Amino acid sequence: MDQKRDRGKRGYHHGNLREALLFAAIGLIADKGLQGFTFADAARAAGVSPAAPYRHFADRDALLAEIARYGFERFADQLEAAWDRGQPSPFAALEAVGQAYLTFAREERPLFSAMFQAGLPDEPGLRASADRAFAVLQSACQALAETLPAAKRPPVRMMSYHVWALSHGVVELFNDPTSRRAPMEASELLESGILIYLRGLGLIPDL
Amino acid sequence: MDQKRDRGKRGYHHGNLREALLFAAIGLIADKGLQGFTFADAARAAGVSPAAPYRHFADRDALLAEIARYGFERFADQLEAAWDRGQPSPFAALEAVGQAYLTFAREERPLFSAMFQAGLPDEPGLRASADRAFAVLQSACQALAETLPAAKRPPVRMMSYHVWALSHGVVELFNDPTSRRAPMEASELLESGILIYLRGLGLIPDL
DNA sequence: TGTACATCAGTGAACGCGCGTTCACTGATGTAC
DNA sequence: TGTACATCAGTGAACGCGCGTTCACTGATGTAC
Repeated sequence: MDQKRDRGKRGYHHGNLREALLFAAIGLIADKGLQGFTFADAARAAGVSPAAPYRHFADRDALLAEIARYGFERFADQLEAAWDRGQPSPFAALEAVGQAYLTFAREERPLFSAMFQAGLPDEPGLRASADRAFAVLQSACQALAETLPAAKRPPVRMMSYHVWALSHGVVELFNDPTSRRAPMEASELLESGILIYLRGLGLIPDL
Repeated sequence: MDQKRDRGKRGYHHGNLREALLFAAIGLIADKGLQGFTFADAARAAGVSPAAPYRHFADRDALLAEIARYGFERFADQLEAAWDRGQPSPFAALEAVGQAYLTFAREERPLFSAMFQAGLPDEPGLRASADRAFAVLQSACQALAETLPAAKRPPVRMMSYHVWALSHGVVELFNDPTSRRAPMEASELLESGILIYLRGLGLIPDL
């Protein structure tokens, strides 16, 4: 709640305002949505004067970009953990990465929206973090593709984009917890979709 | 540009302000994005006083909802035209529907963002129009599924959601004309994705 | 065909509000000697 | 160990702006007779 008290208030100087603003803004996005928060709001929530944020961020967009960057880093971490270097099998690991995609979108909604819905400019730092997340997905596809003889392997890049797009589409259309239309669970939908897709590539393991 | 002049200005009374506001708002979204337009902006662009829109819409969200509804209707029309009742073949027709999805998102960006990115409440009128669009996709899947003997047919609803999610994901991630990452053409990516998916279902026609 | 009247769509001035941003400032911190 | 000073982070008051919304109004339209 009150970041000022939580994170080592040292009197006049906040001590850790940059981070406090980040978390305050994330909280505001969670409560009121991406559009429902302002630069002044963030200052208020962090318990500082409206001029204070300017010491750390040029403007609202710079703050949002930092949230997005942080989000992509966490996203990459979680996808990586799900992949677990292809354990117990490349197939199971890829399915786990897909599920981690959904889980992240659901549990880190403010980060996810800053990452994908904020329409931020394509700035290099942000891009690098996003690429790191994508690289995990690509590794997972690579490992699975390599279970086939080289001649039969699909192009890994294309395969990764397919899995990414399917996961992302499932998130955007069916992962809403307030569920406008939840005819099937999003996770089942993604799992079956990937399964069918992999069968189409001749990649289904013998279950 | 100046709706007032285009659409039968009749002097003091605008004559067609409701529609003029809609198109003015769509133009503003095209120029400045979903967030970059205000109720007052729309009035200004339609050439009327800031109080005039209140005769036709309760607030900005009501106007946006109307744009989204209109968008879903056009979307449904275009998907339907692409499907063309399954001509020349159920397979080709489904691929055409997928491409129409991309085309619509690209060419009617303001409508598409009002439809999917505005975060509008799930109001019945809007829902009905959205369902109409989805029904087209479902018909296309149905027709294709029926090329298989009944015992081998996949659940059509699930199949439709998969195709929808894949199409939507490709749009969100790769269809941006300003192309943050366009490693492959979005249309190729979607086409190949659907193809592989259908092969996974045993639905690939003998080409 | 003309007149009186009700209805309705749009006017324009006004308001309160909160935002983004600036500014000279002040209190705290760190460092040189 | 103590003092002087530079640096820096946050203050708080102020500003101009444009938004959403309201209000009494007025000009145009349609209809009854």
